[in-house]
Amino acid sequence: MARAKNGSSGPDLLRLENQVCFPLYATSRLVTRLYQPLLEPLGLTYPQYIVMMILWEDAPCPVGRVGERSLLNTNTLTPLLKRLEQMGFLERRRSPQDERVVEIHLTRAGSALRERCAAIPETLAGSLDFPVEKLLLLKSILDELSERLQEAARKDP
Amino acid sequence: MARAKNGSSGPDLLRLENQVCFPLYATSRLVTRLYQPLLEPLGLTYPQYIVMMILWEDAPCPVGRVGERSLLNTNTLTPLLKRLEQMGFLERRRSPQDERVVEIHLTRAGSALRERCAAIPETLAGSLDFPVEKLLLLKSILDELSERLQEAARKDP
DNA sequence: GGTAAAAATATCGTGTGCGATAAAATCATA
DNA sequence: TATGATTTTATCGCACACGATATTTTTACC
Repeated sequence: MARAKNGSSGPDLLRLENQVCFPLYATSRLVTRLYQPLLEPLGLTYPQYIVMMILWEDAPCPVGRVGERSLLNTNTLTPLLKRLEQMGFLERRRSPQDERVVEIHLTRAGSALRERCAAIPETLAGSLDFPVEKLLLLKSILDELSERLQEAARKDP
Repeated sequence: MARAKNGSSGPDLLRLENQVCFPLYATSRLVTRLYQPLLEPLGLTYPQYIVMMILWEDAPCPVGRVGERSLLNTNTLTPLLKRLEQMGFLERRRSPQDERVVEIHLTRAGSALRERCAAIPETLAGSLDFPVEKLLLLKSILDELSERLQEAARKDP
């Protein structure tokens, strides 16, 4: 076990190899890279793909709801949604009931894109070749941790 | 269990709740947000903090080595290192042996920053309030997955 | 020794991420 | 029914991320 340079006993928590957060950050980026060759032919980035998945479940729905589900703020989401609109996958329309909210509606092309993405999860899982039970365990821990982090964020600010 | 809209049996893998990659992506960003209030007083972003941790272990070392350890490409790393140089934490010097390589040297301020970061891991762990054994399990799965993803990336291109 | 390939950084363009702030519509309530 | 607070979205500025490409230096090898 690597020891501290800092005089205290115990492992040196500032070493990369003793951190949880770094592999989390690194793995997330590696996974995004893995998606890239599958999404690029469809003209999508990974965050755009996330948003489309939300819309396939929920559309039409307001921007705020997309933000809650994706955990993306409006300053990221608004330009991202405008790009998806430019590409013809969705339309942004002010709600007549409440002029503040912008409802996101899928176009025919946006709905149709779902079928073109249908094989992505299994293709990825196949090319990854990683035990499914470990992925499920990973997911369950991440879901808990994510929940805990969102609680913490709700309290703090 | 949520079923597919797409005609096939089994869970709908395009639903956010059935994905591993989304919680990975989301949790990574939530963690970065958690660091922000601790790093901002030091003038660091989270990726800069990662790079400083690498340098505290390895400096002086070439840019390429920082890239290998952080899994960041030069197009991200060069501007990031220039910012850290502007802040006075490091110096970028061409190696006399090989003029192609740029060696990163910590300044006194850069080394001293280590002490100002010493408490961050434990402060974070404290404010997170998440079982340590789950974090260790998470780390071990992420390390394996990360290794697997890097192998896949080495083969493919 | 000359030249093509390889290695190490840098640059460019596009698309996130996010803190801070602004703008517009709605709500609360005095 | 004003008017101040709240809600919802948009804008701005800066810092990543990364594919593609360029530049410089070294190496290979004929």
